Amino acid sequence: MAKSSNELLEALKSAGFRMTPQRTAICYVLSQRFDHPTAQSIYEQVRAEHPSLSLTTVYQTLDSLLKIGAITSLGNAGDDTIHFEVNTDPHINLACLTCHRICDLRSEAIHALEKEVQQAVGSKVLSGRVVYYSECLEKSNPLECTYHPSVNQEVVHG
Amino acid sequence: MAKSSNELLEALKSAGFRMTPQRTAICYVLSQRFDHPTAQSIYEQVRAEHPSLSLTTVYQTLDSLLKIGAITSLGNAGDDTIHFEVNTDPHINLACLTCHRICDLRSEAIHALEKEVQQAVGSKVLSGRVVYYSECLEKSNPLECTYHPSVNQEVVHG
DNA sequence: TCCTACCTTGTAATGATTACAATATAACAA
DNA sequence: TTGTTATATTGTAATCATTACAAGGTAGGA
Repeated sequence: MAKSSNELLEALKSAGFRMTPQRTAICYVLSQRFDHPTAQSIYEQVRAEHPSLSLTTVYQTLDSLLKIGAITSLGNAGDDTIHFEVNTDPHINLACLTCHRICDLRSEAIHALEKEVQQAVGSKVLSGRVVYYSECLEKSNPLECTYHPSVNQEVVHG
Repeated sequence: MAKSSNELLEALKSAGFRMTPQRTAICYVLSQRFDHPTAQSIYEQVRAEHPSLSLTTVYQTLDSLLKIGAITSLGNAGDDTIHFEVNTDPHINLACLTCHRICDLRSEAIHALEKEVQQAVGSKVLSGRVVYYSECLEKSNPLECTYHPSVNQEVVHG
């Protein structure tokens, strides 16, 4: 379940960050995307509405959201760009090394796993990433690159 | 449990890679390190014995080991460099965003989690990374940066 | 010993991310 | 509303890990 635009904005606001049109737009785009976007892809999408937007602002806003834990970073997916995760509910991520898309896999075990982490580290856990790498069914054709039906296919577009 | 130098070399050999002094040295260093080294740190260590070693060779060898699954990549630990994992037994990694060291946490739940991944993706899982980010006990002093005693402290030097 | 495909090396290129300085503006108070 | 100030945004320039490339070297089989 991704966060709403308002949840992201409220998180920034209550952490002392100012409301700006750029941040509002970035949070809106984040909330509407069910994939695992990169800074560049956010930039391009927001720029369609806010032509003056700077890429630096996107990086800075994502960094702020990261710092307050509103989003997390999944690292790269075989490409060399950082993918972000808006859905911070515990789950497994499956990254395809061919098409560089990441999709979500619901997991029972992850709750026990996070409990283990909490017990070992205490309250200081800032964020986590659980990513497994593989190849989708169709190596040759990224457009058909997809996982087994048990995987949450709605989010296979990042 | 880290791999022995021979295990790494044999893995390369049986995958069709040639034995070279450089690869032997790199595998040896990898097997002796219980932290989560970066390409640069491997380079510096091997270079002490093999002054002609090139950084490119280190990257190339690590890439070969990655491709055959003998090691895995954990991504970065708050710094901007990739950390590698020689111990491919399923476990949780804890990365400190202050001192950039990663240590291992034994986990029961991870076995169930990997089973979930296998069921969803089939045999095509290439590698995984389970990393949680936090701060060690002593933020201000990296030398004392350490986790709760339940965490495997032997490997806290990467 | 010879051959050839594969390796290593050094250097140059790449490209995502960050640093920086000048300008603009959100938020608060009067 | 207006003024003030700390914070945000922008554009450009710098950073730096990683990769590409080409020339020379070598492992391993014939």
